[in-house]
Amino acid sequence: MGKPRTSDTRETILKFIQDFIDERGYSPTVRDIVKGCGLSSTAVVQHHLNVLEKEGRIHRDPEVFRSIQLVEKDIVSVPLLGAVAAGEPIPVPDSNSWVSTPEKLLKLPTDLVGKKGNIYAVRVKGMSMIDAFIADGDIVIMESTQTVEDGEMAAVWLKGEQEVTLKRIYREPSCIRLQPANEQMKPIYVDPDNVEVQGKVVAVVRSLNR
Amino acid sequence: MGKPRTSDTRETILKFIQDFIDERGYSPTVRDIVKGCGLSSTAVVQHHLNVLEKEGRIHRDPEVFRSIQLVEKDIVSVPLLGAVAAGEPIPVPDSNSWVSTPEKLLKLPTDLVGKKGNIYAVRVKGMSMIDAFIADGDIVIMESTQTVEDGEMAAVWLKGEQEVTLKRIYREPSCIRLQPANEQMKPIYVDPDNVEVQGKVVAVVRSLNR
DNA sequence: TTGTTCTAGAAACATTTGTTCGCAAAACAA
DNA sequence: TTGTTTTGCGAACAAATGTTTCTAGAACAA
Repeated sequence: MGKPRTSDTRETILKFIQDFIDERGYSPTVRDIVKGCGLSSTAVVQHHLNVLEKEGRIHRDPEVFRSIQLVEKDIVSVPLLGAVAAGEPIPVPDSNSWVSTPEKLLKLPTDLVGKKGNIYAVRVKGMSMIDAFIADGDIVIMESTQTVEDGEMAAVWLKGEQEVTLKRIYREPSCIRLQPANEQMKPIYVDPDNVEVQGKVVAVVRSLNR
Repeated sequence: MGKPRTSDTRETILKFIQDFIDERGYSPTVRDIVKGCGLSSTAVVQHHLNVLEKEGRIHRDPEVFRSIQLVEKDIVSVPLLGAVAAGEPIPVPDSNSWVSTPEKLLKLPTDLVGKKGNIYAVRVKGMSMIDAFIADGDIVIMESTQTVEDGEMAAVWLKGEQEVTLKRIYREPSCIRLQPANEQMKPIYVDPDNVEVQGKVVAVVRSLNR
C-alpha cells in the first residue's frame, strides 16, 4: 500500500473542510472527511489534521467532536474605536491618548478589509471628508501603518495646519502630492516634513439603518 | 421534583448556546448545556431544544453531535448582482431582465444591513452618484421595496428623465421632494407620476483594497 | 543499495454524545 | 377538587467519533 508523496491529499482535505463548514455550518468529523475525500482510513485523516494544525492552518480541541476550525476565517472582528470630528488626528490603537476599550466590534468580511491584524474603525463626525466621498456618520476602516505606497488612500496629519485629511499619496521629486479622491478637485503639494501618515484607509462603510 | 412553569430555563439555554458558539466557534453538546445551565438531566435540555427548534429559533441535524445552529445569525449573505452605470435603472432581484446568478455573495453583519430577506447589492460604475457621496466602484446595498418612508434614501427611477438617482424622499402636498444627501445641493421637486421607487438604500460599502 | 520520511490502510478501543423511557413535582384550566 | 400540561431528574442504550497501534508501499537522500 501507500500512495505517492506527490498526492496533495492534505489540500483536498482542507478544501473539503472549508466546503463542509460553508454548507452545513458545523465542522466535519474525521469519518466525514474520510468519505468526502475518497479515503479509507481515519488514521490518514488524523495524520493530515495533525500536520494542518501544526502548520497553523486549522485548530482543533482535542477529544471534542466536530471542533475543527479554520484559522483563515472570512470574517474579521474590527474594533470601532470611537468618533473623529473635523480635522482631529485619527486615533491609533496603541496610542496612550486613546481609550483601548472598543465601542463595539464590527464583524466584516476579509474580502472587504483584508486579513491584516492591525485594523480598526472610526466613525466620522461632520463633513470634513466630503472630498473623499465620506459623509457624516460614515465608518472608516483603517490599517495602522506609517508606510504607504504611492496612490494609496491614507490619513495624513498635516503638522502645519494641525489637521487630518484623507488623501491619496504620491511622492514627487521634492514634495508630496496629496490627491483628493474627487478628481475634480486640485491636488495639494506639501513638504515631506509637514506630513505624518497615521494610517491607510482600507474601507468605508455607511449604514442607512437607524 | 419538578420546577415551576415560570422558570425561563429555555431562554437561559438559548443564551448559553449563543455565548458558547461565540466563544468556542462550535456548538455545545446537550451535556455542555446541562452543565452550563446548572441543570442535572440531559432529558430536560433535549426537551427544551425540541421546543426551540419547533419555535424556529434554532436548527439541529438529528443524531449529529454539536449540530445546533442559531437561526438568528449576525451575518447575512447578500448577492452582488452586478454593476450599474450612470442613470441606469437599478436591477431588482426577481426582474426578468436580470440574470439571477449573483456575481458573488457578500457576507455582511446584520447590524449593517438589517435582518430583512430581500437584500441585494450592486456595484456603482461612474460618478453619477457623487451627490450622495457614492464614488465609482462603491457597492450599494439595497432593499427591494416600493414603500419608502419620508426621509429614507431610495433609488428612484425618473420616468421623464429616464434615469435613476439616489435621493432622500419627502412627500409634499402636491409633489415629491427629492433631497440630495449633500445638503449643500438644492432639492428637486417632481410629479408623483414621474417617479418609481426601485428600492431603499440600506448601506454603502467601499473597499480600497485591490 | 540502505535508511529515513511521508503517505495510506485496517482494526480495535475508549469516550463522547444523541436519544429514550419512566417517574415526580409544579403550574394551570375547568 | 381533578385532569392536563410543562418542567425536571435519573438511568440506560446505541451510535457516533476521536485516538492509537501495527503494517506497508512509495519517494527521497546519502
